[in-house]
Amino acid sequence: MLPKKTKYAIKALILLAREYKEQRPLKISKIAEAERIPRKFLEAIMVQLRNEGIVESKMGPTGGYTLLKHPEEVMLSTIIRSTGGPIALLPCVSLNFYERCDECVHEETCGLRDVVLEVREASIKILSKTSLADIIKRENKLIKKHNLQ
Amino acid sequence: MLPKKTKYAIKALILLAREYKEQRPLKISKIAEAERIPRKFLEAIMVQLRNEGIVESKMGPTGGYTLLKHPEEVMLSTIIRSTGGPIALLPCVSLNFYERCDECVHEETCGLRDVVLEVREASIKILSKTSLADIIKRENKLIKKHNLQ
DNA sequence: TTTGTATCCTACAAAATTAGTAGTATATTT
DNA sequence: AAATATACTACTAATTTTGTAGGATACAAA
Repeated sequence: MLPKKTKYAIKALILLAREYKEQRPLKISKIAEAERIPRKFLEAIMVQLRNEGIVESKMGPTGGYTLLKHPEEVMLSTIIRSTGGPIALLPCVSLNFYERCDECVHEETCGLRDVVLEVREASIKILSKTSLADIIKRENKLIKKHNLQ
Repeated sequence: MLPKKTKYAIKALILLAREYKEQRPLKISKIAEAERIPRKFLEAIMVQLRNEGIVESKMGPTGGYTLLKHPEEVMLSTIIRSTGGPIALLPCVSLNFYERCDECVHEETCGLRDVVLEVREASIKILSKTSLADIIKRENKLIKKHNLQ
């Protein structure tokens, strides 16, 4: 499962992506309120996203956060990794949180690892082709569909 | 990520599956030793697997655990669920650990949920078609491949 | 140049989850 | 009856997650 931290990060970035055309910084307090994220927690998350080069920050009044890249270029897989969310089901197939199974004698011949590797591949395939822009598109589509019924 | 509990369960069941033709109960101590799983911890896991109807236990000397179904019928997805391992990336798309996002206003129109739903589908597709027998087959194949090089 | 506002940074703390242990009861075979 | 294996109950320890508190720093506007 993804930690809340990762979910919050994605939610916040979706909001920034919606504001992207304006290119006006969004304040943490605004984001926290809109997405119902604990303010202080979001603060820490945003700093992390800045360190990862995903957003830009500006201090002082008129300050806040802006998306650094175009929403079509910010992939879900990138956000998940940047906030420490693991994608793989086991550490032995994780690219970013790799850890050898201490009980496995031969990692290369582990059948479970082989399957879990396949699952990771399938997941990453989806997550690395889905951008913030895609999520917004999906959202608009779902809203339309939902209103029709 | 899957908890160790789930990984240990799968490892233990693979061993039982390898022994399936014999239909002779395997003792916890043997399994724990072979797979390097803490003995007492494995004990608790095996009881859970028995309650879930995956294995059968027999007490006393000559006792131990036996697989209840044919290895081809025991699917990875079943083991994962039986031991409490979540497959989904978020609780709001989990079948067995469902939990509403408290910050989402409309679950049905959440774009992130929509993507994560797709990832879950892809993962389950693989995990629910892979049996213990399949894992053993993969293992044999990997060993052959590994020895040739 | 002061004041207000926003992010930045360090250091915690509470809560939840995971991983594992201890000890005893119960069943079964020899 | 003795030996051996699982079953059950009740903890404990460690780790991770999810936050919070409080002051430092940057910056714009009056």
